[in-house]
This record gives sequence, C-alpha cells and structure tokens, in this order.
Amino acid sequence: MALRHVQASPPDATRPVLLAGPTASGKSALALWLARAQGRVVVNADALQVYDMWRILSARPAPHDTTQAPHILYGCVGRNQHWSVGHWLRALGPVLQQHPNAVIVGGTGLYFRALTEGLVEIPPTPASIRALADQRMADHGAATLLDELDDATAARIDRANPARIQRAWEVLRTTGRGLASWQDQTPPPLLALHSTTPYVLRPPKDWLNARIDSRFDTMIAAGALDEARAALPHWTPGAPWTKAIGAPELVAHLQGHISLPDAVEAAKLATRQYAKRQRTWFRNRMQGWISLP
RNA sequence: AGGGGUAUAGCUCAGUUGGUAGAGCAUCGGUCUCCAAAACCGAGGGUCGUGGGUUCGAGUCCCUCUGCCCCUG
Repeated sequence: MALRHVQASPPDATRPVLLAGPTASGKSALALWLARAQGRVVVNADALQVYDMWRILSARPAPHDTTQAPHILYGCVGRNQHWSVGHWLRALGPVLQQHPNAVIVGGTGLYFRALTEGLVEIPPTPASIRALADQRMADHGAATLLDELDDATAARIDRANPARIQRAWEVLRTTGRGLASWQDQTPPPLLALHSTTPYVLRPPKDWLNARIDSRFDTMIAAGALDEARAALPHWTPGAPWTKAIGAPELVAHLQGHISLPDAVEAAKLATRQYAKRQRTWFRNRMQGWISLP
C-alpha cells in the first residue's frame, strides 16, 4: 500500500529520502524498491540492526536483498563495541557525502531526531566514569546523582527517569559542564528536514500487530533460536546488544526458565509494545513528515 | 448421581470481625538531545456468575439456579 503511493508519485531522485516506520511495517522492502528504482543506497537508521549477531532477530535485510542494492550500516557492530546515536551520526556523515540521495531507513526515532534537528558533540563518557555511575546508581539510587547536577540541567531533564539522570551526571562529571549548557550549543542538523523527502509509515494498528505476530513465527522458523543459542556463551544482561526484542525471551527459554511457546508469546508482546512506543513518537514528533498508510 | 471447592477489571488474584471494591500484568495516552528494540510518567476500566432472603447497610451471611474444578460412586 505504501509502495503504491510512492510509485504513484516518486520522490525527487537526487535528494535523500528518510523512511521511518514502526517495526514490521515493511520499511526495508520499500527502501529497497526506492534504491533499485532510483539508484540509491540503503542506509540503516535502526539502533539494533547494527549488531552483527542479530541477523534474524533484528529483521536485518537478507542477503537476497542486500545484493540488489548497497546496504550500509547494517550488522557492523560487535558485541564488545560501543555504539550510540553519536556513533551513528558520525558514521553517516561520510556516507551522505558519497551518496547524496541515500534512503535512510529505520525505526529509531532518536536517530532521525539527531539527524534532522542536530546533536551536540559531547565528549564520550570514559568507562571508569560509567562504571562509577553504575555503581552509585546501584548503591544509592538516582537521587544522590540528581543532587549533584547543575540547576539548569536538573530543571530540564526528566527527574523521574534514572537513565536520564545518570546521563546528565556522567556528562557533568566527565566534562565539568552541565548537559543543558552543552545542549544549548547544538549545531545545525546534518540534514534539514526540508532538504529531504521524509516519509513515515503509519499502518493500521491491527494490521501491524498481526504482522508482528506472524513475523516472529517466521523468525523462529528461520533459525532465531540458533541465533540466540550462539549468543548464549557471551550473554551479558544489561548490555545494549542483548536488548534486541526476542533475544532475552529466547535466551530465557534456552536457559530452561520458560517454555518455547511462552517465550514466543512474550517476544510478540514486547514487539507490539515497542511498536506502540514508536507510533507515539512518530505521531507527536514527525508531524512535518509525509505519512504513508 | 452424591460430597467438597470455586465464581470479583481483558488476564492472574487481594478484599480484615457485613459499611457501595484494590494490586500486578494487559490496554490506552504521554515524555524522551548519545546504552533509545533503552529508560520513564500518566489514565481509563468492574451492575463483585444468576435470582431471592436477612440487615439501616452484603463482594463479605443464608437459600435457589448456572458454570468450572476436585473427590466418591
């Protein structure tokens, strides 16, 4: 359906295309069509499809697809490698230089936000400070870190959210400057929205939920369990790469904690909940985008 | 068929000696400028299986019926 719309009035082939959409909405297929039809490369804008160990579980484009058009920033990060929006944005710069009409496709709202609204370059948090923050969070909770923040930052962040407090604390601790002060110097975006054709897929909820369920069944049939089994020896609860939806559930089954049917149900549920969060982001923060049914 | 148990929110269950119902999960809405498939905030929802009775007042006590579970035949 979305494909039909795009075929009917194709985007300017010389400008970049942004393609956001909830999980399982069919973004990758549409991106591939745009790439083949208009000579573009496909660039990943999804936080989990970058991890090399999750080809099946993260629904990364299959070899059959990646041979039809260049795919960039997929499966390029190992489990011991640090990765974040900042890494993604820095990697994207040279790619866009070389491929000015790339189609950037993914489901991570934060990535698109950073791309089209800008992201401050804040020096990375050293491992030692991250470890210290983790330790203090575990021992005393977020409140003590919150107390140490500068007023401007404390007033700006969500003070009920431990993760946001820890981030702000880490920035202050490593740079000596408050997060708010850094953010006030956000540079212009790498791509202004008006210089792109920004699409956001917004399929009907019931249709998407049904697709989510059947897609996970397909993943199981395609060997998702083997993928999880291969990751088992390195399993590190809490590590970013272990957050792939379905991975913790399948690992719990492999460890004998839950049955396979229960794991599958839990994974489907978690995926539907993720899609809901994506819908909220897209609905409220991508209003200037072209929405495709 | 007889005996026992049970029936409260979409689901699993709490509901003290009778004073017009709560939780977790789910669902829905929202936040989010560097672990974001993360991490958070909020909201709605129940004629307490049915019909009667006792009582000023019943989810809570009594009886009827119905459904489900267990035991015995």
